[in-house]
Amino acid sequence: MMTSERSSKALKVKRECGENVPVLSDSELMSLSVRELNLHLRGLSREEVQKLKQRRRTLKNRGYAASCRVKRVSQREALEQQKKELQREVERLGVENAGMRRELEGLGARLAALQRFARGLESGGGNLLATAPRLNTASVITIVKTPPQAHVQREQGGS
Amino acid sequence: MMTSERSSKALKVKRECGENVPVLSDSELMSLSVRELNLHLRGLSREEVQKLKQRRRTLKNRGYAASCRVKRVSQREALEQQKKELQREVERLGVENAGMRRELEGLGARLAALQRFARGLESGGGNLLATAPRLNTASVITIVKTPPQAHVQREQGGS
DNA sequence: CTGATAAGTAAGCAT
DNA sequence: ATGCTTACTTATCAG
Repeated sequence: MMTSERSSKALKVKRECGENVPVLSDSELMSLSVRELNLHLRGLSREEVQKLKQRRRTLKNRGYAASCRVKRVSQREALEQQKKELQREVERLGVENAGMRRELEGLGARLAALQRFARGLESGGGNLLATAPRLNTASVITIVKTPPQAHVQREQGGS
Repeated sequence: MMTSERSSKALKVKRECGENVPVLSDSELMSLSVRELNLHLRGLSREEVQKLKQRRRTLKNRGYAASCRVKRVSQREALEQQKKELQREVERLGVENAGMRRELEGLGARLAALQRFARGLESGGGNLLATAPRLNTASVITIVKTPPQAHVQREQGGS
């Protein structure tokens, strides 16, 4: 609609002055520098110069508006991307966290058992060793010898 | 600028028909239902009816565009808010994680020491107890009795 | 028709 | 003058 309007006007301008160029009818008008533009402004009335400059401004504005919209969309997408990455990070940390919590519980239980054993050992006095039942000694050895529960898989995968 | 234009037109319409109402000059035009609008359309030329309806549509569109912009901003702010919350969550989990990692290292060291002790105990045979140096026994008791390292401060702040 | 949205236009701000 | 952003208008599209 506006395009056709502009085209007709371009034709009109063309007949007014017998120049070689099509009087910058199309939107290439917005891509020359001011100096280059002035070369095409020779022999035009004040009003028409103003009109041309205004059209140039309008064309440029059209481009600015478009970039603005593109930028807005890019920023929104970037935000969404960052959000997704953070969600993944939270998930990862949560899993790692749960694993370590489980490990801590396991180690805590083993240490508590040893603590119970040691308390018995301690209360028996210095030479309790002879009187301590052989069973307790065996059990603490069992607890202690339990492998360190596949000591985590974080960072480096040990041999 | 457009407001003044509309105002002048409203005056013109007013003089054309001697109705009681100010011919809906202002933007209250956009807030009546179609039925209510028709009551104000009595005795107007087809063209003026069309013009009024078009203005109504334009006014409504103005509102739609405004809501659209507001919505866009709200959504952007919501995204940013969610991002901030996720960042905080990541930070929190990271700290908790580091704490647990430290705890695990501490417990691991204590268990390793006990394991070393137990291995000596084991290699001595069944009645090693009499021959085991009193020093080892004391040291394992010390290790075992070390308090469980302020067993974390996560979730509930214990008394 | 109503509401929402993309694109274009103009005004305003900042450089 | 140039570029960006906002508000408004218009053209479309979906419901």
